[in-house]
Order: sequence, then C-alpha cells, then structure tokens
Amino acid sequence: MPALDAHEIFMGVFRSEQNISERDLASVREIPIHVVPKAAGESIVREGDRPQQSFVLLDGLACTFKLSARGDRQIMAVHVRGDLPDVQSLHLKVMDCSIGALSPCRIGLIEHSVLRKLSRESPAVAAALWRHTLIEAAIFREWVLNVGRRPALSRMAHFFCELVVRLHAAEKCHGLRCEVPLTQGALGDVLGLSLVHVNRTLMELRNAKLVELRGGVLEVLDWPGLVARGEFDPMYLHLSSAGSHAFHAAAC
Amino acid sequence: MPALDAHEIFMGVFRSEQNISERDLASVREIPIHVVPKAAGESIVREGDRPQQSFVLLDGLACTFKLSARGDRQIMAVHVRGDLPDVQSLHLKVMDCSIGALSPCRIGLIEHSVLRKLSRESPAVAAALWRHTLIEAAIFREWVLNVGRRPALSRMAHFFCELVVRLHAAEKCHGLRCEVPLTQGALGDVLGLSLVHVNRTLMELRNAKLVELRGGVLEVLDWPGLVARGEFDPMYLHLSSAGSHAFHAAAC
DNA sequence: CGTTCTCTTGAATCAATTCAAGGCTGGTGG
DNA sequence: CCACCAGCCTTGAATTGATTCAAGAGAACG
Repeated sequence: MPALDAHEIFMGVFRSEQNISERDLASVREIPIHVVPKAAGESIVREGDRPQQSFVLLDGLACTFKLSARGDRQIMAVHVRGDLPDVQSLHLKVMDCSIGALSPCRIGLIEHSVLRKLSRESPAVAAALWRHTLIEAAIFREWVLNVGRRPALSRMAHFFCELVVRLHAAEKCHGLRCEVPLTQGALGDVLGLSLVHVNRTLMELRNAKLVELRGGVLEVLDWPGLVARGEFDPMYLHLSSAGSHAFHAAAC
Repeated sequence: MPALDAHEIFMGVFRSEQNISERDLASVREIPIHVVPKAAGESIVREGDRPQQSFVLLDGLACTFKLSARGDRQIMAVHVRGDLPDVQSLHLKVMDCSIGALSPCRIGLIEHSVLRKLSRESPAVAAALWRHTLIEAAIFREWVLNVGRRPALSRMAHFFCELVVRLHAAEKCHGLRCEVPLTQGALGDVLGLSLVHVNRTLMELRNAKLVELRGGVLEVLDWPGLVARGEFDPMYLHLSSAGSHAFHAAAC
C-alpha cells in the first residue's frame, strides 16, 4: 500500500458528498496542511483550549476523552485515519473535551480561517464537514447505548466490531487483522470498565473464539459471531453502502 | 409568561449567531412551520426512518433513544423547548435513533427543502444549525462520561443539573422549580440504571436535601451541593456567558 | 540488567440488578 | 359515588456483575 499524503487523506471527507464540484475539490487540494508527528500518549488538544486550527488524523490512533472528578478517564471516541476529531472547534470556541494520541500519530493541521473560507465559498464543502461531525455524533449516541445498557462482553464485542469496520473504511485493516495498539487500560477507559475486568472479558472473547487481541494486533476469528455478541448493526456509521457491503463480503 | 409562537421559538437557534443579517432573520421568520401535537409516550421519529422534514420542539419534553437487543431503552438526550432533535436527518438520510415524546408535546415541522434552501443562501444560517448539532454532540460526550464513569448518585445529580440549566435557558424553569414529567422508569433509561435503583438513589438525593422530584415537579434544594455531587460544569453546554451567569446568580 | 509497563490471576467486597410483593393515586365505568 | 384497574412508586431480600486490593509473571526499554 503506497503512503497517502495529507491532502489525499483529507479528501476522504468529501468522498460521500455528491453535489461537490471539481472546482471545489481543486481548491481543497491547495490548502496548506501542516503535518506534525505526535508520540503515543501525547495530548493533542486539551479541554479548555481555544484552538485556531483543526486537524485531520493522518496515521495512528487517537481518542477523545474526558476525566471524571475521581480522575478516571472516559474515552468517547477512537479516531482513525481520515477523521477530524476537533472540527467542532470551528463553531464552538472552547474545547469541552481533550484529544490524545493512543499510538504514535501523524496529524495534519489546518487553519480555521482556511476551513471557514472554504465553507463560505462552497456550501457543499460546508455540508461535507457538517456531515462528518454528524456521523461523529451518531457514534457518540451508540456509545451511550453501549456503555449504558450492554454487559461487559457485548460491550467489548460491539466496540471491536465498530473499530474493525471503521479501520476497514480507512483502509487500515487487512482482511480480519488490524493493528490496534490499545492497552487493556485504555480499553477499560473506552468501555467504562476496570482494567481487571477488561482482562477477564478479553479472555472470555478469546475462549469463545470470537476475537483475539495480543501484541497490539486485533484478529477477528468469527465475524458473524462477534457481530451477534455485540448486537452490532453498522447503520449508525452511515457508510456508503458500497463500503459496508465490501466489508461484509470479505468477512463472511 | 406569554405563549411563544413557533417562529419565535425556532429563532432561538440563531440567537448566539453573530454574523447573521437582519435579512437572513427575516427570511427565517417567513418559513412554513407546521405545528402538530404529540401525546406523552408517542413516538415522533423512528430508527430507520428517512424523514423529509425536521422539527423544532415547541413544548413538552422529548427524548432521543435506542433499544438494546434485550429491549432495554437507553435515552441519550432529553430535549427541551427550542431543540431540533433531528436536524441531523438533513445530512444523514437514515435515522439511527428514535425520538419520542416524554410528555405531551407540541412540535413544529419544517421541510428539509426549506432548511436546505436557507442554508444554501446564508452561510450564517447554516453555521447556526451546524452549531446546534455540535452542542448536541457535546452533550452526548458528557453523557458517555456520566454513564460510563460516575456512580448512580453523582450520575443522577449531574443529569438534574444539566436539565435544570437547559430548562432555564429555554425559559421553562421558574427559579429552582421546574416541571419535569419524568417517571422513575424513564429516569432509569436516561441514566442506564434499573427502576429500583433509581428509586433508592432518588431518595438518597432527597435525604441529602439536594433535590426533590415528586409529582412531575423537580425542585432544587441546594444548587451548589447538587453541582458538587454531580461534578457539574456547564461549559460543555456552550451557553452564552450571559445565560449561564444569570442562572448561577439566581441559584446561589 | 534493572526498571517500568503491561498482562494475569485470586480473593474479598460492593454497587447495582433481579425478583417479589405491597401501597398509592388518578382515571373509568358500573 | 364508590369499586376497580392500571400505572407508578416503595420496600425487602437474594443474586450477580463488576470493582478493588494484592501480588506475581512477562515483555519492552534504556
């Protein structure tokens, strides 16, 4: 797989947008994107910040999180290549959550002024960015259901399903194996579970021959089984039907 | 308090928007809004629907929810007057969640074609609608933290804080008393708790003299105490500072 | 080669659920 | 007008899913 450059990855946001003109796409291709590396664990944006720029995630895994008063971290989204984890700051001045790198990352910074100009000049560009934030919101909704109503095993299965499908859409998943450099502690923060319980639940999934996570590699052993256990229906991800079909075919 | 008409309520979305012209506001004031009553418990939009219109909530309480495979309901947002609970359908064809009336409601239907035309003609209108969806997303994020990481008592306290502040912003809260026609069952669906546990937690809050909910009326007895118990910081609601100050002054 | 993460396992404890039953209240029809 | 029913609230007891505490084994890193 050839390395993708920053603009190519950013253009992914506009793939599902139909009314977008070649002219619009051309002007997007010319914006300045400042590529910056981030180490694993490094924070990218902090709650309370007032950013003048947003970023597109170019490589690695990042997450949106908040801390409770006790100091527990709750991760509410894991971001993959092509995501714009903080475009919201274009319209909400103050960050209400933090974003950190879960693994070594490359991010591409884009000035708000540039995004604003693009949006003003092309309603289609604005709509595509808006749509991106709406899909993020849909993922948050599902996350609430997951954390609020599902027992540990289904919860974890569901998360793995979501992650695999999204990594697949970002072309970061080879068949049923993907690099998922998440520690069990981080998984606990994703699922709202304690580290110990994550460990046990993970073994249960492994014993059930559904999925295995070791050494930063996630391997799905039984996709239909995992989907069933996680009550997973990818509808909320609002992928183009082409994309979801491709994956389903590959997996079954 | 005089009854507000549908347009007046809908205009609330544009209050925080600065770059919006009088001309834009005038054209918003002329769109057709079709007012429809909904009975308590009635569903307004269903998961899987492909709406051609969105609605503004004019009166009553509504909620966004999903069902787990076991049939448990998880509510991920409670909507108050002025909210646009399904504007997302403007850009996401299929609904990934349902919306229902928690109490008798009045809703104002607006055609997507109208909203699209407004957005195309005025980037400021589009930005305001976008912003509204971004604030909703911020609320979802906090909801994940609440459900994922806080014990029942804090969780409930936090929810009441959020609700009171938002009702206040919607001018539906008189001092520290508001009409909150939520059954304990519904509260459980909000908080991801069982009905029995809701009952006990509610009593605990009552015994602690923080807040009382009976007969559909929520009364805050000790606002600072409730805020502390709920680890509540209204920042994520992205209210204009005027609004939040007014409330804080009234409550303390 | 020692230090630091990360993973694993066991045991005790706790928060929340489920099961079960009874009481209250408001509305409906005899 | 009162009896009855349905929906909601309340309470107790048993159970369970998950947490916390504790300790040790592996793997990774400088």
